[in-house]
Amino acid sequence: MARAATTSDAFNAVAEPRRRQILTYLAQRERPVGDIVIALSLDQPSVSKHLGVLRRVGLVRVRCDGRHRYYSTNAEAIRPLHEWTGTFERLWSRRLIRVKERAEKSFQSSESKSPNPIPKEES
Amino acid sequence: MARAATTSDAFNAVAEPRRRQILTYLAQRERPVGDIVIALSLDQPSVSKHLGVLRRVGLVRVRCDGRHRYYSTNAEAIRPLHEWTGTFERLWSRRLIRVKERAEKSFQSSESKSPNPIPKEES
DNA sequence: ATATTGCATTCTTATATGGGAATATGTCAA
DNA sequence: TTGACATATTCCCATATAAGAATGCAATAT
Repeated sequence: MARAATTSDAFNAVAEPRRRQILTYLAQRERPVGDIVIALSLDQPSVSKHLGVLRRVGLVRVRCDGRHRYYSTNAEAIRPLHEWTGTFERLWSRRLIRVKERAEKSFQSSESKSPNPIPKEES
Repeated sequence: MARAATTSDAFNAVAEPRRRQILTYLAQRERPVGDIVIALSLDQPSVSKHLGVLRRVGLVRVRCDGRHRYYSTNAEAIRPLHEWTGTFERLWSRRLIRVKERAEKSFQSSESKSPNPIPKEES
């Protein structure tokens, strides 16, 4: 099997730097494609294609008005990523605390040492 | 140009579902490769390759002991993703508030309407 | 010394890009 | 109608997988 499509989910769509820039830009307010082209110095077909990917995974919304198409970031779609990454938060925030803990205690709680099969998803 | 390498950064590395599962699994405690193979029902070469990607972008750490290699998640490397996604937090948390705001006020502040070039990075 | 165990690496292949160029589509203006 | 303007779509292509199979290799057990 090859790599999953960029349109398979938000994680894949957001892996592309340009698309992240676009999302950030469109977070301020909705913008027509032309503005993105100028603001990010990309050529129009590229922007349209990136927007296509973002749209398919629901990361952006479109509002048509005449020959203009106003895109805007749909933050809700980014939320799952924030939450998944957030599950590791305690690990990085505890780092400093651990140093202190080890200085005090020094016993090993022998938790389950078996490779207990993980649930279904990584969430 | 083709798609960026999965090893180019944490965003790309994490785009693969299996790698996310591995990170979640290794967040509990360090584990030898064999445990991951069993826990996630993947074949060993696959796991090794995924670990290779995760290692290159610093998402996991390795500790060698005899013929075993204990891998563990390095949460610090996930932090940037959490922070980037976090920049959109106000957008999704304000949704409910906006409904209320609109009900009260109903004026349009005409902010900058030009495609002001974006800084350098999307962070 | 040899077999076994625990992992990593190599090879192959079907598949999906992302950028550039060219073109198609749709809307508004004269 | 004709033309300009805003976007989308299609082609081509160099590149990078991810999974499966086979193999390499170091450490340990016998």
